[in-house]
Amino acid sequence: MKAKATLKQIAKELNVSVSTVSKALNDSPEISEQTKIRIKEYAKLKNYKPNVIGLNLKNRKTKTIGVIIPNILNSFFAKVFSGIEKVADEKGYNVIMCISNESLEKEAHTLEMLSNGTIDGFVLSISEEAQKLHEYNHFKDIINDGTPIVMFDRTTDEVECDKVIVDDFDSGHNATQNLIDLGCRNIALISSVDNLSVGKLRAEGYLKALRDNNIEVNENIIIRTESESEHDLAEKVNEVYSNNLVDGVFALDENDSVVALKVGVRKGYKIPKDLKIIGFADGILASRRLSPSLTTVSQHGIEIGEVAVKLLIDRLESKEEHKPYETVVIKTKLKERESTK
Amino acid sequence: MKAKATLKQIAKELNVSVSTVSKALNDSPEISEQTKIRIKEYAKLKNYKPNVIGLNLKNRKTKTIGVIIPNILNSFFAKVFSGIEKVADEKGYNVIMCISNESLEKEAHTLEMLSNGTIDGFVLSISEEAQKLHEYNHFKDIINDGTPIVMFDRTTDEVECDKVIVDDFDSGHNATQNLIDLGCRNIALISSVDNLSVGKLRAEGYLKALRDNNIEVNENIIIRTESESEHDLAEKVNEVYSNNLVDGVFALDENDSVVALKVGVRKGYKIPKDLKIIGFADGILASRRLSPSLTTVSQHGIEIGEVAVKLLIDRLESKEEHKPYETVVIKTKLKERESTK
DNA sequence: ATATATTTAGTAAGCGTTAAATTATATTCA
DNA sequence: TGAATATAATTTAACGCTTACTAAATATAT
Repeated sequence: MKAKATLKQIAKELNVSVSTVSKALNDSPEISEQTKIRIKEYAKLKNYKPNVIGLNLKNRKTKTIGVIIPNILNSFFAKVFSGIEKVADEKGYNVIMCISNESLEKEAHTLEMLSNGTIDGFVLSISEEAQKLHEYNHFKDIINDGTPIVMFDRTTDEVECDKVIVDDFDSGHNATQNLIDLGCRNIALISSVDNLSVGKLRAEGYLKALRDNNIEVNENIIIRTESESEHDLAEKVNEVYSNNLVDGVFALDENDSVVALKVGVRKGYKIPKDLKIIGFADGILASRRLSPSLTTVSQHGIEIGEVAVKLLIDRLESKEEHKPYETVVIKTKLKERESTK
Repeated sequence: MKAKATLKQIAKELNVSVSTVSKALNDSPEISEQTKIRIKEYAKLKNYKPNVIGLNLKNRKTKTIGVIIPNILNSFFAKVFSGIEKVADEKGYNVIMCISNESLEKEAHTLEMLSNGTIDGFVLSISEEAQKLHEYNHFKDIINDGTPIVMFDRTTDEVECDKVIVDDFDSGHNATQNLIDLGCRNIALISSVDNLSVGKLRAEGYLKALRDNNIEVNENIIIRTESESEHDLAEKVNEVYSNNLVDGVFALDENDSVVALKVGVRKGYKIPKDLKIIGFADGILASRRLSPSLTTVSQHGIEIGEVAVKLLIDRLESKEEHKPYETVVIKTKLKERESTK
């Protein structure tokens, strides 16, 4: 564990000044070829690498991006992250990732912790708790302090910043319309994400599609709840199936989709003949593996991450003082699989 | 986008010296209560937060840990990461996460990039390419430079450092023994991870169990290959099933397990009656969702992450100059589900 | 030979912070 | 009163690096 080489050290050992070493290593024309070579060789020998912190302090930026994600075990967020990481890396940025665990307190704390020079900006998706409590001041404070934020997926109108969203309303509408086109008339809605902005939008899309087609909304086949155990949800779904003639299901997240499908299978429905299912889901593998495989609304998580971090880096590297904020919409895609055809 | 408050600024505005402000905010006894209060109030007003980079430079450490993971879309690694993040956060450390994407070059580059003051130490799992080429010098260099590394899951004897591993050999042995105890005599091995240290160990455990029970090794029902398309693997598995009287399968990773099961179902085997399957798998949800659900060797990813980062932080905060390296073994657990009972 | 330009290296300031050493002021006590 | 002590604040140096400015030496032009 030898001490790392510094400019100072090298300078002393070669009997030149620190600035000479610095300039030589940076190929400044102010230094003669001869000395440059001598210094460079010595630096190489000593395995010198410039200390980034010294540089950061000097440059007043870190080339590091903070990412706050509600839950990395959710494959959607894992995908978004992989998109973020890829582009950040290409552009020479590091990524600090923190997990809010859906907690407002942890989210706010992380924001505080990192916004003190550690990172140049944030890419994040709002925690469930913050959305539930409509508490967004921690974001506003950070932005006011001069640290830019890009929000993705779970966003809010209350904070002005760059955003990358999915066309949740349209996706909900399309998925439902698709079921209607396939002949469904009694389409159940299963949502355990009704506390999230995205969940509400998807549900509205569903309702709109029904209205557009003059199908009466049947509250008995609509489950709108907050995240709960798989078991409890399965109970509710079972009731809906048992007490109604459901011929289609629109499920608003991966878990909901799986429950819709499993309960359907368990009750002996022929899928897709008796019951057609479309669900939001991102674990492509998981959806394909189910039997029958699940028709999904696929969200292009990787692209969302890529676009979000690009927005951030553009802003960080822009000269404009008051660059207007952008909201980019990434369209979803319906991946048809066995549960609808 | 107002400039962030600094000690200097506050000092000037209050007509005191920078160090007075610093000491006041740090509650030094050298400063009178009165001035402390005055300065603290003003700092609060200005929303002063100490710049971490200045601190880092001063302290020559960053309280940041670099994590390098081969692939975040793999749920095992996602779990390990969530364990790392949790403990790091509790202990006041940040986590920079990078993805090697199984590439040696990216792995080496990341190591280089971050080991220059950005992070205090690494937690990582070796990329597939590095393991294949037996190229571990980049790790040695970093460690020699004074930056500690903790390896988990995919490790190597060639690098001396702290390690957290799974008892892959024993797990393979146990799983196979379990199948034997259930009456299986023709147990296929399906491995598409034979290029990884962990894959080899699991396979050895399998072979040992056969030998222990005087079951002849049948090369015709052993597939040991490197990662390939799901489709190609399914072909091979199909052949094995078709040409042999296989009554048990031990699959060495999540994908292999799913293929083993799907092909079995497709061929009309009654599972577990005709064919029993045990597989390594970490997406608990995914395994439960399969039908029949899959008996798995579960690896406690979160615990692995927790232990690994604890080892690292212990080393970072230890006074000992030459703390001996540790290797912690985390035992796996057999989760019995429908595919074996 | 002198003035001027060019080349090469060094000095010093600054990024934001802490802390040891120092100075200035007030208080205590013989 | 004067010295010793306690208190409160400032000065200075340091962390590792870059860079504007300065200085010296050498080369070129007049």
